[in-house]
Amino acid sequence: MGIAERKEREKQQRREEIILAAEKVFFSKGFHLSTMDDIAEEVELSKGTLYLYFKSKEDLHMAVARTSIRLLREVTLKATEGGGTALEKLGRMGRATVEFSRTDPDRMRSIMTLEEMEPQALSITAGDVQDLIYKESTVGTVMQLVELGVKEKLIREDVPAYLVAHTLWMTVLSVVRFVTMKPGLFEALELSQDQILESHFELVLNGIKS
Amino acid sequence: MGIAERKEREKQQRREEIILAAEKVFFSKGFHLSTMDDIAEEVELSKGTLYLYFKSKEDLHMAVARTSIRLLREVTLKATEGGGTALEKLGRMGRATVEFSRTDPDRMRSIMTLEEMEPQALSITAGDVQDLIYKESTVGTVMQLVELGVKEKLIREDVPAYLVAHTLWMTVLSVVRFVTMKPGLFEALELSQDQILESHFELVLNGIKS
DNA sequence: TCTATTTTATGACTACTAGTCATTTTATAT
DNA sequence: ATATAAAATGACTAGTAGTCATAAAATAGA
Repeated sequence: MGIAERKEREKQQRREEIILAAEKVFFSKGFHLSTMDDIAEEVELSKGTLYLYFKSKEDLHMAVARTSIRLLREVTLKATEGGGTALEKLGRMGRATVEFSRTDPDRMRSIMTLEEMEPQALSITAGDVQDLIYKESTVGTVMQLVELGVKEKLIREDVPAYLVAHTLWMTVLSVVRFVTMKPGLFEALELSQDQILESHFELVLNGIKS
Repeated sequence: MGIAERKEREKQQRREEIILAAEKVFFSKGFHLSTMDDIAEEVELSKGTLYLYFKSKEDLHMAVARTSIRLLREVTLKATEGGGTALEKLGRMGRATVEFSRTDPDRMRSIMTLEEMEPQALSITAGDVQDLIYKESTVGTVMQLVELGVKEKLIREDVPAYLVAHTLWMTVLSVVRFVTMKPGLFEALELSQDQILESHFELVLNGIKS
């Protein structure tokens, strides 16, 4: 009835409020330096209340990161719209990922922080992982584009498409992770992030060409 | 004089004892689940003593990981000995890295854990980073092999060798990191680690071919 | 409107652990 | 044997995730 529905709506709204507050705190201080007290203060609730809605600090961060993953998926899907070969679309997806990181580094950092977390700290099932990777992430789209590229005779077919797709996804994710999480490394080694990214795309796309 | 030298030797020996004990604990429980009390118990010293030799838990782990990096460097350098083109040697380096991870996953995990650590938790300078990457790691060797490959006309020269080398290093490191740190991901996605690794090497080496 | 029950929220408390430091023990110098 | 320096100790502090007994607010029913 109406009251139960309203209460459920309010519960979801409260949950969203907590996620938004957490996002603010995590984005400004990073996951490790943020405390549940910080977040409680930001959302103006007691710390105990956070644990009514989330299992743990990691669980709350994961909710924040999933929002980020959804947004990243949106911009990379949008980048594949319009004309061009599968290879070109894959290139555009990669660059859209980089641009996403450049324009919203804190958001990308939240995705990478989730990526770095130990699975047992997250207490998620194999099914959860599959959903996250195949439905919320961009692997599925990469897979489709690789299959299309094989059909277009532009992408090599001697390596199974699903292996190519996963390898692509892992390497792009990783170089973006270096750029996002280790700017100091680039400074220390006197490397240009842009050049490394371009070099990476060039070599990886060249590597899958037929 | 003799006494001062003996005391210095004993100090270094004590330091090595602590590192070995830490290695045992970190390898069996992982960095995050290990406590300084665990390590103190293993080495049969008081916790306060650990802080006479190391700045922090992360500092101690770094000492453990540096030993691992040195061993990895040794086996990958050995893999480049003997005949073959620069490309073949690069391939052998990559496979030696994978084999190292397979035969001593805890050791590789210690390297990857260091890699994932936030630089400010480690309080190391840019010079330290340069030393670690260029003198203790394998980037230097990769750089030389890429330059040799360009001379052999087997590796493309339109992308500067140092960018190729760093890109190679980052991508190999990253796929090995997935394999080392996220076995659950492979299970969840029903992927073969070996196939992903072979696919990765195939595509990346193909990508740098002239 | 009042009372009982359910739901939501609270914040003091517990448990844990990195790191510290006043004190003790051991080694060295005189 | 005594004074001093070096090495070691482990109780303690500080911080924080997570808990839970209790309170407050909302709802149901008479």
